[in-house]
Amino acid sequence: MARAATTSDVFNAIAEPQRREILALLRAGERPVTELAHELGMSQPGASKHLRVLREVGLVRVREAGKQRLYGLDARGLRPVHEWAGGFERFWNESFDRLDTYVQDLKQARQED
Amino acid sequence: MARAATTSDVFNAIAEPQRREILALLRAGERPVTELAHELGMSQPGASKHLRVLREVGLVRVREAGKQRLYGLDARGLRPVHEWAGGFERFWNESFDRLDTYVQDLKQARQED
DNA sequence: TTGACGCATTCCCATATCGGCATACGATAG
DNA sequence: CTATCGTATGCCGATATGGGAATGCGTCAA
Repeated sequence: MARAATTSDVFNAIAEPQRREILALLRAGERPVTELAHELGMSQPGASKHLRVLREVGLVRVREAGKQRLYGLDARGLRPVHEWAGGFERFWNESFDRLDTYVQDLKQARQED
Repeated sequence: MARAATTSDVFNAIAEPQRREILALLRAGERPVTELAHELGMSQPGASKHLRVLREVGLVRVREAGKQRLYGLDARGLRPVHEWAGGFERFWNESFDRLDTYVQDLKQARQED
């Protein structure tokens, strides 16, 4: 078995830096492929490929506009990512200087719930 | 070129479902490798490999405890992920029923710059 | 219709997985 | 010292990847 297909889920899709950059750019609005490619310093086929991945996981949508295809952001798929990471918030706020005692306390706290 | 090494950054590390499961388990406290492997239904070498990746991106740390090695969570590295995704919050809160018009407005706004 | 333009797809390569299996390694028990 | 337990690592195979180059294809302009 190899790595799961990047097109299989959002976490894989956003694992690639250039795809995150595309998403960031699209926050400012729709853009045609060539413009994205140029702004990110990648080839047109390269941009198309990344956009395809983003499309397949639903982070991006296309709209036909004559010769061009305008890609737009659909960030709803990022919400699960945000929530997943947020589930660890209380942990990164803790002091890790004494991880051992920290974990002990946590166990204790959980038992008191 | 292939995909960047998964050990290169946190986004890649958490792209793998089993690694996310490991992190989830570790929220309850430190655990030795074998226990993790058993709880996740994976082989010991498998667990060790995933733990290595998590270690290399700093999401996990080890503590020697006699024969065992206790792995503990260090969620600080997940904060950037949370914040990155959070940067899109206002977008997933938008109504996408009228995405077209929404984007139109946005595009228009860009042209007026 | 023909040509130019914008984009997607395909093929190829070098690489990085992930999983299984065997094995090496460090620490402890006897 | 030696056997054993708990882990880490090495090697293999099957697969997915990202990038480059070439190409297919639909749309619009002349």
